[in-house]
Amino acid sequence: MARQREFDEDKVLDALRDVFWEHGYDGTSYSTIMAATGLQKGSLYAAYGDKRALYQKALSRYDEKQVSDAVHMLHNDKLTPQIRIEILMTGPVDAAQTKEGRWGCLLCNAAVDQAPIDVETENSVKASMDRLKAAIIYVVNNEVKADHILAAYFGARVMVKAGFGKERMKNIRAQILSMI
Amino acid sequence: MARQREFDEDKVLDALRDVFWEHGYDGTSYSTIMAATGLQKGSLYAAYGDKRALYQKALSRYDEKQVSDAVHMLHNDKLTPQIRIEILMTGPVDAAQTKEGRWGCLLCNAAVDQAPIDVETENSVKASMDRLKAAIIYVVNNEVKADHILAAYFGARVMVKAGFGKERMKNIRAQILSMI
DNA sequence: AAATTACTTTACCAGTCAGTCAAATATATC
DNA sequence: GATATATTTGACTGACTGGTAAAGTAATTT
Repeated sequence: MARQREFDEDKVLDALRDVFWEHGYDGTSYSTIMAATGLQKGSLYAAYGDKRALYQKALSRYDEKQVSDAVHMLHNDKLTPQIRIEILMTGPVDAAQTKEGRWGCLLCNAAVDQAPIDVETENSVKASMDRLKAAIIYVVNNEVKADHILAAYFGARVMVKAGFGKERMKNIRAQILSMI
Repeated sequence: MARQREFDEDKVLDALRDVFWEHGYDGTSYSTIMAATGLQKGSLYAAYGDKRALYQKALSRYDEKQVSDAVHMLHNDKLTPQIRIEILMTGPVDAAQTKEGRWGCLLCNAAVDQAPIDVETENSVKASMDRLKAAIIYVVNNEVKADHILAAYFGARVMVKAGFGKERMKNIRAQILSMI
């Protein structure tokens, strides 16, 4: 062992996730990444690799935090199935009212802008989406319904990015709830 | 009048739409655009303006063709409401089986990658999405349901981009049809 | 045919991109 | 304190970015 790292790994990973979440892969340059993480290019390369690798780290971080949070909530048997799906679908409603909500869902963003041209991204995104799906199946006990809820959820996230307001998201939530 | 244009305006607009549809705004460079349209940079600037303007032309073209086609189909009273929604939701099913299907829906793509940072894109996307919504309301006669169908449709398109296959899209379609 | 007009081509610009590398710095061990 | 090891820094590279503008070309008008 010699000189030790000066940066906080957790904060750097959060910053990486946030910056790709907000700006997408192509929209994020090294100058943006350096500003967000506080690290210089060389340090980023030494610690994690090239830009693709940084993006993968961001996707992993999102899976470990955001996706896991949702999965845990869906497994909370103290809540009724109705309530759990309501909480899930309230995500887009709340997102329509905040600046960060406009970032959308990193899974959707990655699916749209990188999955078709990068197999690793495709695999990461599909794996996270399937974790969500499995958790929804745990709640509604029906695979067809689960795929459908997932689609409505992602669609809502896209519509928030498009700029639609919370009333529209409430409509989507209401219809989903009337169905389970 | 003097020298006349050598290129076919319709073909150029189709090429513009396709190239932004497939690669997104950031993923499309002038070299790509030049190859796709067969025009040189100077001609593109003279005819349409800067890259943002080209993107707007692509969005307009998509609205005039793809969105209009869907709207007309939804207004076809010779078909039952069920059948019309089925045709709409079969779009993603078919898309999951072709290379171009992986391009997704240009409205979703634009919503995700440009709407949050470009007001003109936001306005175009919202307008097209609302045209679709109005047509769906015409079919199902219910605004809440229309928002929900729209969301499921966009979500399905995103899931196709993520790489999921037609069976998953059939699930989404089935659930929507069981609901109207 | 000459002059005018508009479109097309191409060389060019400054800025930014992702990525590299050697020098500088700081810690741990001997 | 000296040496070895690891991290950090920032200048640098070559390729590519969007955008411009002058030169070249073709068609219409007079």
